[in-house]
Amino acid sequence: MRAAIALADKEGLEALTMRKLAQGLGVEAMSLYHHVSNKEAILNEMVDWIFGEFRLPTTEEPWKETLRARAISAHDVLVSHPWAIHVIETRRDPGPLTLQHHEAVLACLRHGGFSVPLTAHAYALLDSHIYGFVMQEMTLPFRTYEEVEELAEHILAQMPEELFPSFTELTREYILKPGYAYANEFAFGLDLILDGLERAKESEQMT
Amino acid sequence: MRAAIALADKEGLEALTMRKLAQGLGVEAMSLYHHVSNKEAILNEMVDWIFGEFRLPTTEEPWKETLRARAISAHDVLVSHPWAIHVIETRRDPGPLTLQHHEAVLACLRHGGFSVPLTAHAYALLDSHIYGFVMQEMTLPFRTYEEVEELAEHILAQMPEELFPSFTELTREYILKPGYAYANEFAFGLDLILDGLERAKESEQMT
DNA sequence: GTAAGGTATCTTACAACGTAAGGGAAGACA
DNA sequence: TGTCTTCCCTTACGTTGTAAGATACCTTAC
Repeated sequence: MRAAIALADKEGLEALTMRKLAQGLGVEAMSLYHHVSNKEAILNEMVDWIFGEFRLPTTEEPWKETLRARAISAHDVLVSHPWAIHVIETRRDPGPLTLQHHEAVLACLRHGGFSVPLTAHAYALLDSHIYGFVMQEMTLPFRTYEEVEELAEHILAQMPEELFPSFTELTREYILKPGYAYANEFAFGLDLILDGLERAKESEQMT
Repeated sequence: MRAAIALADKEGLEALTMRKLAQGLGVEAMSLYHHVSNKEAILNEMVDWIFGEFRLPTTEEPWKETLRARAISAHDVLVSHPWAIHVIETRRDPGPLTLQHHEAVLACLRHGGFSVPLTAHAYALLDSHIYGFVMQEMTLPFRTYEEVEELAEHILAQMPEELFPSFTELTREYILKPGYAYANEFAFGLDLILDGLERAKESEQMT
C-alpha cells in the first residue's frame, strides 16, 4: 500500500501498474496477487487510506469550525495526492476509514443542531464543494503562478477578444494580477456554504 | 462522434475502444485514424459536445434565474451521460463550445452586477457544486429507489449500529423514506449558493 | 530426521488495448 | 493516361491486467 501510494504520488496514476509496483518492491508482478486479489482492491484501499488522512470533525468543537477545518484538510489531502479524486470517482464500495469519516461528519452535524434532512442536505453540499473544487483545480492546465502567466498570455494572444470579452477581462484583471492562486477560491465558497447552512438551520429552528 | 457518444452511453466508457467504435461504423479500427489523430482527440470532442448541450445563460434574463437554469441543465446532461464527468476530469484543453459556454456564464455574472473578483468566485463555486454533486451522484452504488432500499437494508444489517449511530439514523429516517432521491439534493445546494452569491454581491455594492 | 502442508515467489502465456507502418483501391483532375 | 488524394485495409509491436501452474522455503507433526 505504501509503495502504491508513493508510486502514484511520484509518477502519476497511469504509472501505477502491477509490474512497476512489483518492481519497486523487488518482486515480480504476479507475486502481488498473493497479497491482494486484484488491482481494484489496491485502488479501494488507496481511497480508504485517503479518507483516513482527512481530519475528523469532532462533536466537542462548534460544528462550523470543525467542519471548516475538515473541509480544508480534505482539500489539502486531495491536492497533494493528485490521483485521489480520480480514483475516488471510480470506487463504489467504501472502506472502514471512509465509513468512520462519514459517521463523524454526520454526528457533528446532528450534534450541531441540524435535523436529519438538513444534515443530509448539508453533507451532500459540503462534499460536492470539496470534490468539485478539487476536480476543477486538477483539471486546470497550470499549477504554478509562472505557468498561469505563460498560459494566460498565450491564450489571450490567440483568443479573439471581441468574441470573449468577459473571459479576457477576467484573465487580465484578475488571473494575471500578482498573488492570484486558484486554490484561494476554495475558502470563499466554503464560507459561503457554511454561512448558508447556519442560516438554513436557524430558519428551520424558528418553525 | 455520434457513434462514440452513443457507444459510451449504451455500454459505458470502458467499452469505448477504437476497435468497438470502428466495428459499430462498419470499418476497421485503424481506419478511424484517418479522421482523428488519436483517441484523446475523440475524448476532447466528446467533452466539447457535452458543453454544447448545456443550456447557455443569457444576459437578458435575471442572472439568478438564468444561472439556475443552466446549472440544472448541466446537471441533467451530465447525469444522462454518465461517462461525461470522468472524461471532463481528464481533459486539459477546452474546445470552442466549452469556451463559448464559459464566456456566456462570465458575461451573465458581469451583467448581473458582479465585480470581476466576485465573478471569479461565483463561477468557481457554481461549477464546483455541479461537478462535485454529479460526481457523488455517479459514485453512489445505486440508481433506482429499489436499489437504494435493497442496499440500505443490506448495509444496515451488517453495520454495527453502535459504531455508526448517525449513519444508521440517516439511512432509516431519511434515505429509506418513500420519495427519497439523491438528485433532489442538488437544488437545495444550488439555491443556497445562489442566495449566498446574491448576498455577497449586495454587501460588496454597499462599500 | 523426514514427510506434509502452507506461504511466497517465480515463469510462461493470453486477450485486449492504442497505434505505428505501410499497402491497395477508387475517384479527381492534368 | 498518369499522378494525387482520400479512404480503408492488414500486419505487427509494446503494454496492460491476470489466469495457470511450477518452484522454493519455512513451519509443524510424527
